[in-house]
Amino acid sequence: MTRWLDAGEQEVWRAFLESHHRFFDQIGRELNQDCGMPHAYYEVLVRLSEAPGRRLRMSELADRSQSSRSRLSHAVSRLEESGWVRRETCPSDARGAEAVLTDEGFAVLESAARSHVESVRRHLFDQLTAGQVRQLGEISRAMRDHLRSLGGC
Amino acid sequence: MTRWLDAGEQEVWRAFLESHHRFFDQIGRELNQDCGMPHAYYEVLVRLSEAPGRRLRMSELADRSQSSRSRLSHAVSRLEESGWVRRETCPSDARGAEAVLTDEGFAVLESAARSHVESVRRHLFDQLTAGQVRQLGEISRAMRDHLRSLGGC
DNA sequence: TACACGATGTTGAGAGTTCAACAAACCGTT
DNA sequence: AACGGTTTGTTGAACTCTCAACATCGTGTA
Repeated sequence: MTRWLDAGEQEVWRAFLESHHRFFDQIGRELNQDCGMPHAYYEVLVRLSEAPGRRLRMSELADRSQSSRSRLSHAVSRLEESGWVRRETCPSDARGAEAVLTDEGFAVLESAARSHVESVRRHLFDQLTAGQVRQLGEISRAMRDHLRSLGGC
Repeated sequence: MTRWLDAGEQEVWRAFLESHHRFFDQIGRELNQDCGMPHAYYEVLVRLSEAPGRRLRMSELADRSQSSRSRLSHAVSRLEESGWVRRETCPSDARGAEAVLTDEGFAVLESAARSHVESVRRHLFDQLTAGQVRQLGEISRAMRDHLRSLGGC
């Protein structure tokens, strides 16, 4: 028995869908124009920059950047060609590989972060009241916790 | 002068980002497993099914399905190969092309819609209170209206 | 030690998206 | 009618992502 959406739910769903499409399109386009990098790659650099020694095991980095192992492997290959990340073999585990953020990568990230934060503020936080921001936080956490429990990524 | 995010905003932003990633990954994966179709293509079929005569000009269809003209052109080519959509030349405008939903396409859409709605309900509406759904609607509309004013897509 | 099982990371092929370039047809003006 | 500028839709190349297959190495067990 399909539980269809009523008219109100339909409207929420469509607004949700359109706003997300437009938002991430816009964010991604601006990031790409300013720094020639898709958002997924930016995420990788961010997570690396936050790790001690600016280095992480590939699988740990994949988890933190919401990426599959395969996707990360391709991404790091591309980031290596740009000179922003390099691979090193893991001393404690011969299977392992570590991704290390280079100085050049850190510099690129610093400049990318400025314009990116500006985008996020313009298109998200500036459009909402303080109460809506709080609500959005709770809504996002509820969805996130549910989806984490499905054990993806 | 970069307006950085404070700690609270950071947390909202990260939860928003992660929930978005996980949600659309999940929705897309389920849709793909059930009906061998990415979400963008599903959107195309939906918009066509809602149009009078189940047909639309390509550019109109692109607007309604949040797609670029190029993307839609590729998408319709693929949907044509599946036999779910066909192209017809536009009588009033010799440049134009119309996309028409075939009977087979309509049947596929009907069955896809069942499982897709179920996904959306499970991963979105079932996770939120009625108040949160209302809030999400207002938040989404605010973002959508702002982003529409930028004139993309 | 030897074996099965699980985890890590990479690879290649196929599919989807983006971007710029392009042909064709419409529109307004002269 | 002819011209320039605009709109429509397509194309091909480059890029990213997904998925399955794979080689490699760790871990527990007999």
